[in-house]
This record gives sequence, C-alpha cells and structure tokens, in this order.
Amino acid sequence: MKVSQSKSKATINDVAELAGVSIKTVSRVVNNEPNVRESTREKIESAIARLNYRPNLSARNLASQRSHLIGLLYDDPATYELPSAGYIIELQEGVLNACKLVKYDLLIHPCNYRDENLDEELTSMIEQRRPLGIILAAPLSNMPGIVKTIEDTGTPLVRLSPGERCADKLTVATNDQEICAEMTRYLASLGHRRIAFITGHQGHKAVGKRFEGYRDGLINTGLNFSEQLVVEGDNSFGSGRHAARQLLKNSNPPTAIFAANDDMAVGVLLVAAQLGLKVPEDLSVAGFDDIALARQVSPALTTIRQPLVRMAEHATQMLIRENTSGDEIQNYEIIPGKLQIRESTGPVPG
Amino acid sequence: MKVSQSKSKATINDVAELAGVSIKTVSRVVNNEPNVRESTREKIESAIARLNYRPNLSARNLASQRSHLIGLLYDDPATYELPSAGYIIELQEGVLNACKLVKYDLLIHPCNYRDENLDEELTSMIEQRRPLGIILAAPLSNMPGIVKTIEDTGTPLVRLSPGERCADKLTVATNDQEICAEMTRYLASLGHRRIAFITGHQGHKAVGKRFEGYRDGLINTGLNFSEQLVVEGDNSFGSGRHAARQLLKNSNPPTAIFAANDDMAVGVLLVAAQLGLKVPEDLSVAGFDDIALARQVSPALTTIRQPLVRMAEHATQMLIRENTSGDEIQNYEIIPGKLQIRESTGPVPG
DNA sequence: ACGACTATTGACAGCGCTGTCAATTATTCG
DNA sequence: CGAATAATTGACAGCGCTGTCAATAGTCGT
Repeated sequence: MKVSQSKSKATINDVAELAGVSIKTVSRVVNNEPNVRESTREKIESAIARLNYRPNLSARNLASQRSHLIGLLYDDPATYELPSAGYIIELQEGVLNACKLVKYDLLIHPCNYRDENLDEELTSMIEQRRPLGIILAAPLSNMPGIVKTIEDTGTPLVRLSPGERCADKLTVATNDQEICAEMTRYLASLGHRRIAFITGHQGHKAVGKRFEGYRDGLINTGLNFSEQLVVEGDNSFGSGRHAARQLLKNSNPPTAIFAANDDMAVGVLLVAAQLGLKVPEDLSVAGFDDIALARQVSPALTTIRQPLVRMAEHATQMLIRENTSGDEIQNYEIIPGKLQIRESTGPVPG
Repeated sequence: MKVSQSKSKATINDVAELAGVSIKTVSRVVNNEPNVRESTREKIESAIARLNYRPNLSARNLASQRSHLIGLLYDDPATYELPSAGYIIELQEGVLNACKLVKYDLLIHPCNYRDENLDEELTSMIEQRRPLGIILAAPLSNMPGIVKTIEDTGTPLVRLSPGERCADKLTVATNDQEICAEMTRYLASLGHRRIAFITGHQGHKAVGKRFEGYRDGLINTGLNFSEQLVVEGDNSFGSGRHAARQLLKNSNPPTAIFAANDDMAVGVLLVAAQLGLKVPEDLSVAGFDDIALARQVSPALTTIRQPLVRMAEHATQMLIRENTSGDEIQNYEIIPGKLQIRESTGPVPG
C-alpha cells in the first residue's frame, strides 16, 4: 500500500519545482492572473494535474487576508415548528450556486432573534470567521438592531426582502406588492367579486406588502375593500385552516381566497375539502411562494413563484462583486415573482 | 470617527504585548492548555477582553494542520421537488449544535448522486477543505460508490441510517424496523385487522426496514400479511395520495393505513377527506418522521418521531472524538425513534 | 540550604500561500 | 539595430498562529 504517496499533499512548492518555475508563477496560474505566457501556463497546469495539487485554503486565506466565505443568516427554524425549511433550503441553494463558480464557501448561521446575546454572538462569529459578506434573510432583514450589529463590524451586507428600500444598503427583493395586485386582478377577471385575503406573519414586512398588493388589485378592478374579507394569519398551515373556517362560515362567504403564503393556502384547501366545497368549482384558492407542496396537492395550487434561489444567487454575486471589482454596483435589485396558474382557481360559481 | 481602532483586528501579538507574556502563552490560554499559572491566565484573559481579541481561524488551521470543519453531505434537494427540506434542516441543526460547543464549522455539500462527476467533485472538495470528518446522510449513506470515494480520501466518515450495519464503519441509525413493528402492534391493539402499508422510496434502504417492521408487527399480533394491503410509494405527497386512492377503492378496504413517511400519510389524509371518510372514525392513518406538518394538519397525524437532530449531533460528536481523544469509540449507535400518538388513529370502526 | 524535580514560560521555525517590487526577458518603434 | 516599453517571472517577506524544545522559575525533600 503506497497510500502515503497520495496522502502527503502536494504543495505549491512541489508544483513549482516540477514545472521548473517559481511558486509565485504557480500562484498566478492557480488564481487565473494575467501575464503568464501560454507555454508556462501549460507546463504548470500539467504539473498540477500530475501531482493532483489542490491549493490549501487556510494558507490562501491567511496570506490574502480574506476569507472567501459568504455568511448566510436566517431565523433559526428550530425555534419555531420548522416552518420554513423549504425557504432556507432554497436560499442555501442559491448562495451555493453562486459560490461554486468562484470557489467561495458558504457559512450558514441560523439565529434566534429573541436571544438577547444575539449581538455578541453575531459579532463574535463575524470577527472570527471574517466572511467577505453577509446575506441577511427575511424577517431578520427588517430588524434594525441586527442590521446595525452587522454593519458595525464593517462587513458588507445584503438584505433579502426587507420590506422597504433603503438607499445606502444593498438589497434584493421581489415585487410582492405588484405581483399580488396582479393575482387579485386575475381573480377578479375570473368574475370573482368577493375575494378574501389571509394576511401573513406580523414581523415580516415583505409579507405585509402582499396585503397592500391585494388592496391595490381590488382598487384597480373597481372592487370594494371589505374588512370582513380579511383575516389575520401567521404564515402557518394551522392559521390558514383557522382563517378559512372563519371566512367560510360567513353568511355571504367569499368565492375566492387569496392567502399570503402557500402553507396557509393549503390549509384553506383542507378546510374546503372538509366542508364539502369543491375547488375550484365552489371556491378558488391562491397562495404565494410556490412551495413543493403547492404542486403536489390536489387540486394543484395556483400561486406566485417567489424566486428565492435567484434572489440568493444575486445577493451572493453582489457581495462578490463588491469585493472584487471596485466598481459601483447597483445596490437594489428586484427579482420579479411570477403567477403560477394551476388548478385551484377558476371562474366564479354560478 | 475612530472606527479604525475597532477595525484593525488585535492579533495574538497585541495580546501578548499587553499582558507582558509571550505569544505562546497566550496561545495556551486561548486553547485551554494546561500548565499556565492562574495569575498569568487572568492577566491574559483580561488583555483578551480589553482588546476584544478573536483568534484568526485561518492562521490556526494552517499552523495546526487541521481544519476544524465537519462536512455534511446529503442528496441535493434541488434535483427533486424539494421533498426533504425539513430532513436536511434538522440534520444541519444537529451538526451545528455539536459544532458550536467545540468551535467547529459546518461545511454543507448537497450532491447529486446521478452526477457522473460526483467522485471527482467530492474528492476535490475533501482535499481542498480537508474536513476533519464527513457525515453522510441517507440515502447517500447506502451507496457503496460514494462511501468508497470518501473512504479513499482517508477522511473519517459517519454514515447516517445506511440501512445495514457494517463492523468497520462509523454509523448512526434509528430503530426503523422495531419502532414500525411497535406502531403496527399499536394499530392492531386498537382492533384493526386490515392494516395497510405504503412503502417508501426504493433507493432508501432504511426506509425499506420500515416495511419489514410492519410485517414483524403483523406477525407479532397474529395478523396475516396480505399483498393486497401493500402499495408502493416513493416518499412523495403525491404518491401517498395515489396509494390511498388505490387502497380505498378496494371492495374490502383497510381500516388503518400506515405510510412509510409523513408526506405520504398527509396525502392519505387528503384523499380521505375528499372521499368523505372521517379520520379516525372511519379510517386510522399513521406516518413516520414527525415533520412539522404532522402537527398542523387536522386531525393531527399519529407518527413516529425520527430523532434526526440527535442523530446528527451524535454523529458529529463521534467525529470530534475520533479526532481528539485517541480512544476507541463505539462505532455503531442506535438512537431510538418514538411513537407520537395523536388524533389520526383510533379504534376500529363498528 | 542545595540538588532534583516539576511547573511554567518563551524563542523560533515553520504551515502554504499571496503581495510587493525588483529583475529579467520579449516586443516595438524610430 | 538600439533604446524604450511592455510582458513575464522570481525573491522575499510576511499573514497569525501552533509545535518543538530549550530556558527559567518554583517546589520539595533531606
């Protein structure tokens, strides 16, 4: 067993020696720096291949004084009932996609905003790992205390869906309000006059925009807004069920229910089934997010696709660009959502 | 603005100077090494606090020649329809918990086992980041090719729920088979004689054990096993719906349905509602995993709690111990699941 | 009080890489 | 063709920490 051979890692020195150049030139090739003659590049690349050389990231980080890490902060799902696992997984996927291209690493950090030591915890994590930048997911992104703590460390920060724009902060969001207006107009175009809305979790400002979009949509189509048709939810499946029961026991119930997220919309679907209401014949239901479940329920849920993966990708690219090119970058980006019309919505009954 | 002061990070040298000792002694204190006089330790600790010193991890890793990283590999949810986001989030939570205590970092790596470059991708990632150890989640943990690729790098490996034991490999699992037998006995104890089972995804050996447990349970209670009562599923909500329809259209339908995971069980619940069957009065339904949704549906789902967080914690601790203490460690650990009796199961009708 | 310990501390050489800047070529142009 | 310019390469000094091993300071027993 000559494992030892493959075990003892080749270093940049070995490559330099084999290729007959200085380590600095090897470094140039490895980092795709310009000003290396094509012939030397080839020599070095073949030496790298032959030795199966992989640069040591710790050494690189230490020498270059930067970490090649992107931090992703989100509300710790463990403190809830794991509500938003899909949300987090999609964010991670987006960041990972963007990182892969440039060989950065992802550092994930679930955190509990109710924890009073959070400031210290974050500062400590940032100062120790020194990520190149941080992506702050909603709803943390609209908590001024957290934003400030991170900004105080001097680390570049991108906020995801913070609910409001801010000129001097990097932000990526989706067009919650506009797209919800569009969904509402779509429902109205099917003939619905009584369109109900189930609002989302309070702490989540971007989700609040969805409600505003709903109202915009009503206004656009000349429908009246009625408090009777709005019930408060908290983004959970259970609250969707509760809200649906409340809306449907009404003497003059809505013919369409638009929920601020899919979990609640699926709750509505369940209640409808229990009450013997056919969807979409008797009731139209729409959600927001396009979670996996939305495609699996029956009837499949009409919803709005929130482009989380692309938002996270974009946020990551913002950070990378901020670190590499010195150019001014666009600091506010809207990645639009998209209506996904499926089976749960249809013409108004009768 | 004297930001600069807080910006320029204190190094071990600054601490040593302020405390009037050598950097080596500071290093000892930071790493909790023995043989430091109490009085000097205090001096150094106060200097650390005053300068707000945080050790630089890259430097530490480089000098000590080890990475302090734990790698977590799992099947990339992006390639499916994001089925198992909750599963992954719980695994991450467990690893993170264990890492926090010892200041290790988590490196996540979703991977697609259908990708033919996976070997190269994994080898490259391992050689580059050099994690102290790797945790391989099911179903990857029962794919010999992947296991071998990782073992070939010489990195310690813990397999999660690989479906079978193997003497020379570190493994953490739950008692799928036994606990499913228990669930089956529980259903039988409610008077059910026709208990159906919906099997899980093929590639997932541990999930296969659940089916065996179901059969064991039937045998234990003297019930006959009937192929009529077994339908194949693939772990998805949709396949649960499909299986339920198949089972319930039967002329002599089951009075209880036990699904190999919760997603499918929730599918059963939906179909029951659509067919006008009351749960648990007309039909009992049980699942496996205890996902968040299980507690939110109505009736709340009776299921088996798979202790994923604790499994991941334990796996991480195994790796850490393997790296620090040289002692032989127990290389196979079963963390038992637990029945969660809720509202979806009840006495047999009539 | 003195040698033989043991406990505590420090000097120094890297770990493997990048940044700086100087040295060495190639290339261009009058 | 030579000087000027540009392209390519390399020498070397760290980055901030840990490991090794030698130096120093305490402690104990007699």
